[in-house]
Amino acid sequence: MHFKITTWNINSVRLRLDQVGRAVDAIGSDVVCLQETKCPEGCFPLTALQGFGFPHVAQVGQKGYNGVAILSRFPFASVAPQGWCGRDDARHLAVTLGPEAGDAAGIAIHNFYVPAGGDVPDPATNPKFAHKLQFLAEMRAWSGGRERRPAVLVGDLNVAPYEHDVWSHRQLLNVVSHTPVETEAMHALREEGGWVDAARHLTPEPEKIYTWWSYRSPDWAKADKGRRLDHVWTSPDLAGAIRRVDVHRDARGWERPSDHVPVTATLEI
DNA sequence: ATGGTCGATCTTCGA
Repeated sequence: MHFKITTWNINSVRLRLDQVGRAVDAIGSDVVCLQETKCPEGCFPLTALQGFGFPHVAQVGQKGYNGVAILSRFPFASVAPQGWCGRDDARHLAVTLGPEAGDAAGIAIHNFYVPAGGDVPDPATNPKFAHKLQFLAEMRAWSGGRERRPAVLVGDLNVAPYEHDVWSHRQLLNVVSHTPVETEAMHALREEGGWVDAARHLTPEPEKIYTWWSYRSPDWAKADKGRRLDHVWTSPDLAGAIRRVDVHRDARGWERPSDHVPVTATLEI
C-alpha cells in the first residue's frame, strides 16, 4: 500500500480549519499530524476534522499555545501523550496504528512540536533556548532507549539541521534554529535513534529545501528566505519504503496562511 | 539598519 503521512504546523487549527480540508483533499493523506493547534481540548474542532475523512483523532491542547493533533483514516491501537522537560506542555503525541491499517498496522507515529527557543542563542541568559536544548537532549535519550519497531517521527522540530536547509548558512549561524549547538543536537538525536531523514534521503544536499517562511518577510516568495524546520523521519526498517517527500509550498501563498507549509511523505509498505 | 508580521488573549507574549 501507499501510505501518506503529512505534517503541518497550522498555527491555530480553528483559524485555518478550511485550509486543513483543502490541503488533505489535494494530498490524499492517510494520517495528518498538526502542531500549534493553539486551543484547549474543549474547543478543538473535532467534528469538522472528522468530516474531512479522519474518523480517528488524538489531540492534546493548551489555551493559546502549543497543542498537537493526529488525524487518521485508520483506528489507533494506542495513544500516548508524553511530557518533556518536567512540564505538561502539549508538545508531543504518539499513536500506534491498529490492525485495520493493513500493511501500516503496528507503525508508531510520533508528532513533535519542539520549543522554538526565543531570540538569543544563549542558554545562560535565555531560558527559552535552555528549554529547547534540554528538550532536544531528552529526545536524544528517548531515541536511544526506544523500542526497535517500525516508526515515523514527524513535526515542527524548529531546527534546520543542514547547510542547505536555510537560505544562507553563513548568515544564520548565529540565528536560533541553525546554530551549531542546535544542529549538532539534532544530528545526534537522529543518529541515536537510527532515524532516517526522509527528505534528505531522497534529495541530498546541496539542493535547498524549505518548509517555513517568516511572516515578517514582505515578499516571502520573491525573497525566498526560508528554512527547513518541519521534518519526517522514519525508523531504519522503513527507509527503503520512502517513495516521495512533497513540500506543499503553494499553501504559503493561500489567504491568511500559516508560516509553515504541509510536508508529506509517501511510503510504500 | 535590530526592524519587520502574525495569532491568542487581553495589552502582552510567543513565534
